[in-house]
Amino acid sequence: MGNNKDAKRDALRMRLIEAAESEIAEHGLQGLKARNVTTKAGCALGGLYNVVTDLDGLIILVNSKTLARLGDTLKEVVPHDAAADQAIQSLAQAYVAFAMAETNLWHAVFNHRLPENQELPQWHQKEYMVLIENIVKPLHEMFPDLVGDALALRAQTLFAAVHGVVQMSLNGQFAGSPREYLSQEVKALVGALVRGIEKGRGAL
Amino acid sequence: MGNNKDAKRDALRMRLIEAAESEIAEHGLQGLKARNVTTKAGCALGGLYNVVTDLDGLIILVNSKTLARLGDTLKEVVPHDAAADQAIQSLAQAYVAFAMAETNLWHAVFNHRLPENQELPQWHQKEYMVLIENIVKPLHEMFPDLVGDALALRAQTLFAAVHGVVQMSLNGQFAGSPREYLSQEVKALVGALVRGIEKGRGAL
DNA sequence: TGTACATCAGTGAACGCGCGTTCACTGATGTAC
DNA sequence: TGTACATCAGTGAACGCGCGTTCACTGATGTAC
Repeated sequence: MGNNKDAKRDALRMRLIEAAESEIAEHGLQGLKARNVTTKAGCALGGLYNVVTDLDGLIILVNSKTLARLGDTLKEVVPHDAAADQAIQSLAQAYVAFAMAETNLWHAVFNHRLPENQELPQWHQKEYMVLIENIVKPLHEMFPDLVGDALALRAQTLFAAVHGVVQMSLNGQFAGSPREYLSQEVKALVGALVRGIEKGRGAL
Repeated sequence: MGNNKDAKRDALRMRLIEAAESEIAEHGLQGLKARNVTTKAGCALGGLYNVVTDLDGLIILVNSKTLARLGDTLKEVVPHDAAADQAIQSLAQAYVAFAMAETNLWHAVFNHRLPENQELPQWHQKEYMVLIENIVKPLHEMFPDLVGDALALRAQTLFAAVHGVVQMSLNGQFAGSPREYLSQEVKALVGALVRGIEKGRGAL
């Protein structure tokens, strides 16, 4: 029985996610309104709450999809036989490309905040690891002494540095490169970092 | 005549700025409410609008103060005879220290957004240059071929990288170092960068 | 196959709230004579 | 020094709006017999 109903439920949830995705892509996270998503998904305003806890819950589902896509992109981009420094450069450039192509969705991943004293669900927190995962191996190759938590931490830092440059630029802030230079600047940044890491083996 | 009145106006504006500053410092940018600031400053709700255009206008004044303080800090921190790489390290560490000590105010400087299609006033935009100014000279020393716009751009990128690491950490996000490690991570990052820049002279 | 009944997805008007901003009013401050 | 008048800072109740969320209702879908 209810199976048919469940299927409809799932179908509606899917449509809502897609609608939210396209609303965010077009108007940014702030531009996402319950009325617009539901209209776009073809259900009544209240329908949203039958299928998803919250508007926040819906955003989390969209961010989850975005992270998955980004994760796939990053996984594919580095050739199996790539040198470590090349791998890191490729990852950084792929990240830049993704952020530039999907600025609003990418932005939502980092700027969605739950109301005070609510936490992101565990399953979703874990999804953010795709940002780091692919860096760990090449970083370790370049820096064999670095292992375990320290390695993970350094990978985070490397990511955060690149992310910072991208964010400043795409926000169009003071201290942000004009978009046209972003890729080149990230390349220079990562290049210097990689050379510095090699030079500093064991030191640091 | 009105001189006396002007003085009172200025005094009130001052009290409002200070009240806003302390509200933001305590409750974050989102926690700043017109009613609370005015109460704290000892005037009526409407009084705010006699003295300042907007709540946004008030925030800009607070950010202006914060940037000035940060600018002073950065200017003082680097000894006149410091080597270029040491200068950059000092600047980065001072930035980390400032952001950690005044997280909410620092955060406001980067996360305040005006309503769609309004721009920050020119005089205030310029104030953001303190973030970059001090980096330019040592960076040029390390990298003499780099001049003019390209130099400024690279300085921005360097800043943005450090800023990214700090922001991730202080936001307490995935991919953010725990606060205790922030200083050390920035040091490692900048260290690698600086070595990489030296090694790469002329290349890049 | 048909009828009565139960369930529950789907609906959208109405609620509620937070909050920035306005505005008609008042009273203190200053000016004119 | 005193009186009448003008100005305008200061006030806070009320306005207005955006918007997420609820909830009483309905009608389609499925079950029982």
